[in-house]
Amino acid sequence: MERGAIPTDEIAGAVDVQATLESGQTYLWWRPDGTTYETDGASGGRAWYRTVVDGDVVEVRQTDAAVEWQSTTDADPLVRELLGLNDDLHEIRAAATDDDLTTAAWDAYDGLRIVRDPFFGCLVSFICSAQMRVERIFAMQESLREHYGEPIEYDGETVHAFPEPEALAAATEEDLRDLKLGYRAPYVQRTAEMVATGELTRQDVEGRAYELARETLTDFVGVGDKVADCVLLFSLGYLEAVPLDTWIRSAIEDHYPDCDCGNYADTSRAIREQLGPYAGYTQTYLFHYLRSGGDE
DNA sequence: CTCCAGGGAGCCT
DNA sequence: AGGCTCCATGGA
Repeated sequence: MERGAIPTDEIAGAVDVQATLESGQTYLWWRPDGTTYETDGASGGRAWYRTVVDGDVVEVRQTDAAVEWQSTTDADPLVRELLGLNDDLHEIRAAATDDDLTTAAWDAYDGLRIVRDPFFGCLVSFICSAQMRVERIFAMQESLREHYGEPIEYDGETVHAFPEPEALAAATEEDLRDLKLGYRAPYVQRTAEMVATGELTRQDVEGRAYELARETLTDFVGVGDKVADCVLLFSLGYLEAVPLDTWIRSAIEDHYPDCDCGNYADTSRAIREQLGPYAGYTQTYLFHYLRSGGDE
């Protein structure tokens, strides 16, 4: 076990680990103490969070002056990458719109950062997110890990990684329906198969211009424009991507009505122009703020 | 009981 | 391209 701490004064802007990992942008981290996000209890935002990346267990928690980590490897650069600690939040916020709603959302969760989830886990978890509540999306990923993820011995317990593409490709639709994935079961199986066989992979997406990258991602089964935007934003670092979900569509209707152009592509362009070059950052603040009841 | 949740596929025009 | 309809599951 290796440990370390990333001092907050090395990071450009504020850091809020809890807001980052509990805002519904990633479903690949969980609390090893078993407490759920809704029944926060005594953690006070200082709970440990755990994930597995490339076979290494990584845990983080926030303290007064640092982001602490412990891991099976030297995870310092990895933690900075996964939690978006390399993003200059001063610059990003300065580039955002400053209307009342956006300002309120940024003030409420200053320090929330865009994560960089591993590609396959991000892809699968957002395929699962279709017409599903945030709490249940977490439960579905946990179930996938427990049934199809590689076990890793860590600190006297067995931790399961997110399943490899090959493992989910080898599952049947019926197997995945048994895990309560519902109609998403064949989508997950087929997309896993596409990644496992090399029919379509992240290499076909990253590096491409934003709109072409989004279009390419929709070739995966169960991936439309919205899920594609989630993968671009929460895994591949396209900070301009704005997933047009029910919450942001409602915000557009109420606060940016001129941006509603009917179809996805045109509305996307309009809201990206409205929210600025890091539109995805502001989108994620708005999503978390609105979903937490901040606009009431 | 009905309604809805970080939508997408298939089919129709 | 745009507009249906159906799709599983579980909590309110």
